[in-house]
Amino acid sequence: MGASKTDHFTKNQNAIATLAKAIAHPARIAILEYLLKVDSCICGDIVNELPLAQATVSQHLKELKNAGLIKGNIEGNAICYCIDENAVKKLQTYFVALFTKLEIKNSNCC
Amino acid sequence: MGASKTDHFTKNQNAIATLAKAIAHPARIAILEYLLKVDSCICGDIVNELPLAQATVSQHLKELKNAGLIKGNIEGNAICYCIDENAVKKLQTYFVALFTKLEIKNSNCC
DNA sequence: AATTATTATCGTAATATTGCAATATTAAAA
DNA sequence: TTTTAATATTGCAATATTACGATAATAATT
Repeated sequence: MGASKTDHFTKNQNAIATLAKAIAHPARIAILEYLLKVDSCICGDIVNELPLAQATVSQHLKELKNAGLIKGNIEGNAICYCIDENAVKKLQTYFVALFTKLEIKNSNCC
Repeated sequence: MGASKTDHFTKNQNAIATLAKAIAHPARIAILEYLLKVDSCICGDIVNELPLAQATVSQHLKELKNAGLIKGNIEGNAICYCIDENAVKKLQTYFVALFTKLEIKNSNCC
């Protein structure tokens, strides 16, 4: 047992959940915010910014990349990570839709 | 070790991550959507709607309640769950802020 | 008071996540 | 080609999540 039964839910429900999971860690939020703060897309010094070991940061970057939120380009002997705007728009679409639904309903109970 | 080092990140980063985590499971998305679909706030039949055992659903409801996204009122010998609009607004605020930041930046790289 | 219906909690097993040290990979620089 | 720098992967330990059966708690009904 354990492990979520993704096949019992809709594609949309799984998609939102997966995207939410990708940003469900402060380190990954910090990475996204850092990529925004620095004006151009910055390479490896993400590691220096975070209070985590290089291996751990690399893992978080991988998860963000898997979720499609960031992309990495090889640039010299470093890798340039930056936010993937199209993917972020998709993320936004899901959430805005959810929020809209949440707002429409004026609680007539509780 | 393991377990996330929440104390090394900002309150805001942890807050977003925690809220994201609350909706980072398809069952919890399904619960929120169901609470929206039914017109008034409906009690226990959430269990019947989901492909999960009663104990499991109860756990997910607890997590949503802990995150403040839903609230439960005792109503007869059942409990009436419904979406907590104020909390949802807070959630929305965090995410909209994040999305806005993400949009402002026009990728001049990668 | 005993029964019934509804929800919560406990105990436990399976799996996933987090984190880091050590090591591998990759490509520029010497 | 060896060295150096940057990033990824592996292996492992600690912790968290997910799920469910069994049981407890709660409150209406009989």
